[in-house]
Amino acid sequence: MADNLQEQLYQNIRSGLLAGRFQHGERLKIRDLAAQWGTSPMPVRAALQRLVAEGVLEGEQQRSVRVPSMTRERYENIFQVRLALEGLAVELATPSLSRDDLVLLRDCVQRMDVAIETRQVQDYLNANSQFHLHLYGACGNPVLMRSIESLWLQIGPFFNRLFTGADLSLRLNDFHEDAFAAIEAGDAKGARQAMEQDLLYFARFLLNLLALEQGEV
Amino acid sequence: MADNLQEQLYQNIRSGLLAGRFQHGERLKIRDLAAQWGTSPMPVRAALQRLVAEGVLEGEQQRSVRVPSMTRERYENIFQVRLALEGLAVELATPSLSRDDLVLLRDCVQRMDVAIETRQVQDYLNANSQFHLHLYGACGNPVLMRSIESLWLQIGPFFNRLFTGADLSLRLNDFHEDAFAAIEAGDAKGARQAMEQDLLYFARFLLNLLALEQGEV
DNA sequence: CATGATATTTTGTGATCACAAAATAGTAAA
DNA sequence: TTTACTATTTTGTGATCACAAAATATCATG
Repeated sequence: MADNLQEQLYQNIRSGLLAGRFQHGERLKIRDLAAQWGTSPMPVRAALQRLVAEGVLEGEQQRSVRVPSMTRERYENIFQVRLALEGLAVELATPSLSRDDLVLLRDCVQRMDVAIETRQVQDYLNANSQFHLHLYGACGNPVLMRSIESLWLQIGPFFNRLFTGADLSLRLNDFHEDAFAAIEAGDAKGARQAMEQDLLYFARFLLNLLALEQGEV
Repeated sequence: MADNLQEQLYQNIRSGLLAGRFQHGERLKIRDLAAQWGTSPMPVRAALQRLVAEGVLEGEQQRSVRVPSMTRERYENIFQVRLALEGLAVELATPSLSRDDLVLLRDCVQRMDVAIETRQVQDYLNANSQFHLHLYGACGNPVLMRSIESLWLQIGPFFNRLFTGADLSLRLNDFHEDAFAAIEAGDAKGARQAMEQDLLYFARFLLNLLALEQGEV
């Protein structure tokens, strides 16, 4: 962690969002957060503005800052872009994966299997994000990687909250296994297709959870 | 323009970058800009931090802010992502273009023809960006649109500087005409292909200019 | 009791100041 | 003349304060 305050606060709020510790639609107030962390409003303001600029939070015109509320439409918009970018990343990454990368990816797949078996939702999510992000990270294109991370931050808050307490589908690891097989064989197009299937399946699973929640609430 | 200062400064610096008024690699100093605009350092700081967060400027670790220097590698990284996103945007936009949209796009193509004929580089660039961005804007996906604009901002500075004073290739409008024909016919895939060709041709043209400059300097 | 005007509080923005770290200039020794 | 150490200046960060606009509460009036 860096030595300046606003960077620390940024990381804190950011991880708080990814962990689902904020409600979507919730207002984040500068002085409240400042008091909570025992700092002046200044670095909090900077951290919030940064998150707004990155599209993670939304700023109501010149006014307060909110956690964006997730709608089906917004989710589908993000998903459309994810499919294009993450598909490209997989295709680029496949030929340049090292032996160590493959070991790590295989480990992630196994951990997801165990997590589904034992119904450890958080373990599954951790292994899943590590699998995806480590794979994409090998694409060798920092611009692409940055764009993907930005999208993950935008769905993260909503994502984690929905999953907490949900039942994991038994098929939530199938396409990872397909993708890994293709990657190991050096089949870039095949890996891309498998990962696209995974994203699609995952997205459908999440939309079901969303429908359930909205039906209940 | 909004009623708060940092928004105005943000827009000013941003348009300055797009117009190529800053050297790539140049350091932007808070107090200098503040003095230049007659404000306190505060809103300048916020505007710069926002541009860094958007990836338009780069912040050396906790230190000063620079206009990113453009390398061939960085250019190709950005181009790779542009191809994926702008291709997708064209495909999505084609079926939902109105009569008015088509009129505007045709006008842009004609203006580019005239600009190439009369060697008006700035006119060409204006019509070109309007053609692309208006077309993409019809894709109906704000997340996608935002990502594309972010990439344009990242190449913009470098872009405009290189073009200034360069000779326009006579073929710099060919693929726009192909794309327009496909769009008019409602052929989304065809429009996408034509626009991808355009991006490719344009990118090569720019890399030639870059090679020329680096050879001379 | 409902409704609209007014007063109070809350909240974001921008300025000024204090401080520490980095960059730069200046100086002395080899 | 070059190099290394020191002093000065520059620059970004964070705190406190002042202010205006928005949100909320209070109260009078129909």
